[in-house]
Amino acid sequence: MSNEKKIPRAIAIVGCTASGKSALALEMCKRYNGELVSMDSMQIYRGMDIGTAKPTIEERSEVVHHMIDVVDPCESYSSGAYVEAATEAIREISERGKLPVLCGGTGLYLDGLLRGGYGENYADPAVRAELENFADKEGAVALHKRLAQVDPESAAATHPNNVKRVIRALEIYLISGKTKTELDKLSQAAEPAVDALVFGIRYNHREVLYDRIERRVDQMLVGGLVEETERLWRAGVFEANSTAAGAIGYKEILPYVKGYCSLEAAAAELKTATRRYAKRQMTWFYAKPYVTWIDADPEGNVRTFEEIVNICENACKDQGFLL
RNA sequence: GCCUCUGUAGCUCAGUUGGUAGAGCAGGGGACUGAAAAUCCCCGUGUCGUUGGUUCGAUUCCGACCGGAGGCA
Repeated sequence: MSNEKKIPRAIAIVGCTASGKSALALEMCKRYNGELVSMDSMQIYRGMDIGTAKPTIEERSEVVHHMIDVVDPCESYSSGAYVEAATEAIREISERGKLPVLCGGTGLYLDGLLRGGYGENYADPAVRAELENFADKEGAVALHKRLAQVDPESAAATHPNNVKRVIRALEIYLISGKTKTELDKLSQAAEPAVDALVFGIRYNHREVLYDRIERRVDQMLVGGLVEETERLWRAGVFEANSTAAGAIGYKEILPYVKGYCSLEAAAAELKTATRRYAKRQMTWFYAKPYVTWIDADPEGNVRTFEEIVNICENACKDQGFLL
């Protein structure tokens, strides 16, 4: 009796913003008795609905959604906390005989689930603050040198200017006495939280995707993004220097809300930021060997939603899922 | 009509005391293990408005012309 714990099976749908992954995931849930597990670092926050393109109340009444609205925007959250909670949610869904359908654009969250968690929690705001202080006073290079002394491997993999990452690696060492390199190896050997068949929606023609982004942003504006930003502003979300304050949508609209620029300028800024984010997501997911790609626009012909659902369905069946 | 300023990368502008040019933004590519919608790295040839002249050599100096801004009439 070696592996008495069975790893839950699931399907996962990834892709960049506005790729249409949520609609596909929702449809798969409806067809195959699934429950949706969000992998989105911003939909985690309550009150951030329009700007994060959160599923509507209707959608959430049709299909059970997990990992949405779990913390307040002023609280801090982490990928580790996510993986812990999502792992539990997936196990629980699976035990009830339902299909977990993971969906979202936060690649790190999916990676964590596929990798099997992070082990011990070696994070401490005080240590982090101390390291930030050191970086401010002594500079990024000096900080990087400190890391190079204890963990040359991760120092070599991290650019000195990437202070956040250097701090993180040092933080791990200062708290645990182990290097980030060592811990990474341990987590690589860990058992995954989920056995997922991962699909990615891909656009080969950038213009098609950019057009979708453009329309999506316009819809958010019509849907009340300005008002939502104002509400969050009054609630102090943007003063908290929180993770949520960095969400695309609010930080571009805020200058308009404050009267610093026109709505047109803010909207243009938001579209630009969204495009750049989409590109970063593509870079992330394209590098992942576990993604099975669904082309949304082969040869410039945009596939209908039905076609995409069918492709996904058939691929699942080929892999022995959804019998 | 006259005078002044101005015309350089998709945009905003540097610069070359004459040896064919560089920043920011935008754009493109990449990285990513408890902040990840974050953070970070790499990538700059463009008739230097057009056309004559001076010069070994002009985007740089001079003239004319064509845009743009302002001033005086």
